[in-house]
Amino acid sequence: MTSPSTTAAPGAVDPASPTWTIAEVAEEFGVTHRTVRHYEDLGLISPERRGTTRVYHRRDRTRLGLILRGKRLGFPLEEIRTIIDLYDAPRGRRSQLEYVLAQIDERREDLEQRRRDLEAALSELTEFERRCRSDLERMA
Amino acid sequence: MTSPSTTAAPGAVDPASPTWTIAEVAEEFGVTHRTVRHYEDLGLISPERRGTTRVYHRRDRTRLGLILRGKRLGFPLEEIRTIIDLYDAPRGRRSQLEYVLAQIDERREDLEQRRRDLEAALSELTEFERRCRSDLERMA
DNA sequence: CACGTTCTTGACGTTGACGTCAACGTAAAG
DNA sequence: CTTTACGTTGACGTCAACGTCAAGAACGTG
Repeated sequence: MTSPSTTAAPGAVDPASPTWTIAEVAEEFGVTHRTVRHYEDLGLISPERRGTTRVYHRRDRTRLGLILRGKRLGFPLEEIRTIIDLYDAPRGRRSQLEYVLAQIDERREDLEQRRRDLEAALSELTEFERRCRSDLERMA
Repeated sequence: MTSPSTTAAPGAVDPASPTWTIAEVAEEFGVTHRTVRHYEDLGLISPERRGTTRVYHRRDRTRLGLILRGKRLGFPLEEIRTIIDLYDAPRGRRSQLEYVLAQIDERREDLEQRRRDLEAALSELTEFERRCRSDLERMA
């Protein structure tokens, strides 16, 4: 159901690496094809074109996974784009590498703020549950 | 600057508990008064009215804090409302308490999924930084 | 080769979360 | 007593993130 397309056709470019159609990746990640196309419009993924048809490689699936995780974490798509582009950014020159390292630091700050918020929310929830359970006990 | 209004006027209802104006709470939480009013429109906060003017109590500030944390965690406002309402929900009857406990469990599931996503993102980022630093070393 | 399935590109609609006026009330200050 | 600062209610605008048609093109199958 989520197995790659049988791309053994004459026009196959690299038979070693599997490819997927838009319907397959959408199905697999639980989104609509419209969503996948929207991410492409925003430049978050750029599948190969065989003629006019989109052909998705492992790289695209990886990026789609990162996008959806970013969404679950509440990041806007524009920000997600800069984040995953970071992973593919050129790091040839020292200046580029240092820029990337600086970006990484910003990202970490943000993620750790979120973690603090998350921990706080979870511990408040746990404390609230404790109170509820003690209430329940007193009622029995 | 964020100190409560001096509500020692003749019309003071309870001089023991401090109150704030909309400008004060907005300032304090770093949002606009429009945002605060929007949250009221959606029923996330319901400040007292003295005449036509809104008067904010500690309870409202607490809720506003929860709202903004929920936003930082990427929850939609409607969902945030059900969450913070949960904390104020009546728990008099056993059935109500059990409902609340069930809701708590759903919440926890959600938050823990987010935590997993967050941990994954952070460890990938750390691994990526390690690779970058090793690249940098080889260039020196 | 007709046919249904899957793909494509627009283009407009919708929902959430506010921003941004306009037009007006009110209360302390000069 | 007018000014000025802050408050109020609409109502419309905007931006992100898609949903939802419409109208074709391409492709395997009977």
